[in-house]
Amino acid sequence: MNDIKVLVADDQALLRGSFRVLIDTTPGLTTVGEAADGAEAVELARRERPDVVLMDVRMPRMDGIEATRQLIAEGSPARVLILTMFDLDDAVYSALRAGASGFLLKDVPPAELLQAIRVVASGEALLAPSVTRRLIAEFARMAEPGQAPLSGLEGVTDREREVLTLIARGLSNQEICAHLHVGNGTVKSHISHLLAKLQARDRAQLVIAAYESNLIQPRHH
Amino acid sequence: MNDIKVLVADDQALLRGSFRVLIDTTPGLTTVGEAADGAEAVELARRERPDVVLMDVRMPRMDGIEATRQLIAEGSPARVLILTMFDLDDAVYSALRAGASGFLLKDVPPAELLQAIRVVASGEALLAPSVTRRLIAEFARMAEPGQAPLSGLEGVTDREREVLTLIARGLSNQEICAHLHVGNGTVKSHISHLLAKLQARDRAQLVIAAYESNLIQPRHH
DNA sequence: AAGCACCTCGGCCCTCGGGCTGACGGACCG
DNA sequence: CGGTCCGTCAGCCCGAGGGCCGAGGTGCTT
Repeated sequence: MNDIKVLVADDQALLRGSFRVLIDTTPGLTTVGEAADGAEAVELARRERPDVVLMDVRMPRMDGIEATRQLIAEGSPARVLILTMFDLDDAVYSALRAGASGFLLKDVPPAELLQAIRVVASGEALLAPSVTRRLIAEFARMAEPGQAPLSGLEGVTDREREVLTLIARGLSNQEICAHLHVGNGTVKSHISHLLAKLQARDRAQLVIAAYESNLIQPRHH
Repeated sequence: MNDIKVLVADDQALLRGSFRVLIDTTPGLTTVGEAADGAEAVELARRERPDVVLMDVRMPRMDGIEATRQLIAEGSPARVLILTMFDLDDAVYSALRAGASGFLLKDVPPAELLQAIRVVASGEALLAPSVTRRLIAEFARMAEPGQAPLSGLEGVTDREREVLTLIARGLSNQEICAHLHVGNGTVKSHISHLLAKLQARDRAQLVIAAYESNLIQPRHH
């Protein structure tokens, strides 16, 4: 097994140097370059093919978030581990959306940093505890609509809900008949009940109800 | 500073015992009880007011997720640290939505478990690296819709998109006429163009297209 | 036994929606 | 200047969709 190749991107030369020493004196890890800004980091990563990029957030010319976005977008196999002084909310979220594999504060003990490098190199991910807490909170907030599914679909029977799903997939009455192996009258009957129960006027409003009640969620292909 | 009070909930007595020994022999940590199932855990937590609950997922009578949900729902100050053999997706997501502060696999080294207890007791959060990775991926996926809006609506003109929005609100042709101060023929014309451009058969499928393209997003009232 | 809820189905009626065609004015562009 | 795109509109056609009514079968509860 080869050494894990690490690229250090930070605008402070002193900090880059200490990281480099720390990494190079550790068995199994090697630095393959230093970058003083985001643009340089992207460029170096293309050439050196590091396994892990230690990326500062605040850097001149191009910040670490944007550099991460570019690296991931161009399909680089490098894992990005973000290092920052402060764990500002938006930086965290942008970094993770940009494709970072980790997010640590710069006050981590050296041993933890080295361990973190190994973790992200292995394809897993890892966050500072305070960041984890906020991410979980955010996740729970975003996911909570999924918590109370089918709100407003109380009176609807199983069969009717089944029909509603098919309507919300865009099927015509005839197609629904075929799909459920029932007659035309049956489908119309179910739909009539749905219209009444959901206070809808036509199937278009039923589609809306299906999305708004979480019966269907957009897949955004 | 008092010891951190820990409650251990797991259906395996052997495992409970070893955790108890591990915790009680560690300065700063004390166990205040053991529960063999979720219901017992909730009950004990109410009485003993632990700082941290080590909670197994699979337990008889009531699983750890549901127990977590109940504890958090009733405003318990206890932090819940989920321990599991496998990191199944849905368990992870449900646990976090239920309010858990952490999620670790049972194969963690003892030292890490002890450290994790301290972390969650301090109000922060912490996840197993593989869990972190998936949570981040899920987070990025959920957040990206705001990233790429209106995909698939390329050929559609401004006016047509306006009509599409109204259709997706459930308006009839007549209502759209009134809303836009135009004639009936005009609306039908726009709709015909929309049907062709979006390869839809009827207004119901237009509603679907509106949701799937992010023109409309569910509000889940 | 009776009642209820649900799924099933048929028939009648009529409106709304959508297909098709064609037309006019304005804006923009070569 | 002519061409193209867009928004506006009209007329005709007809079929899917939906309202309304009734009815039989099943399974569960009272």
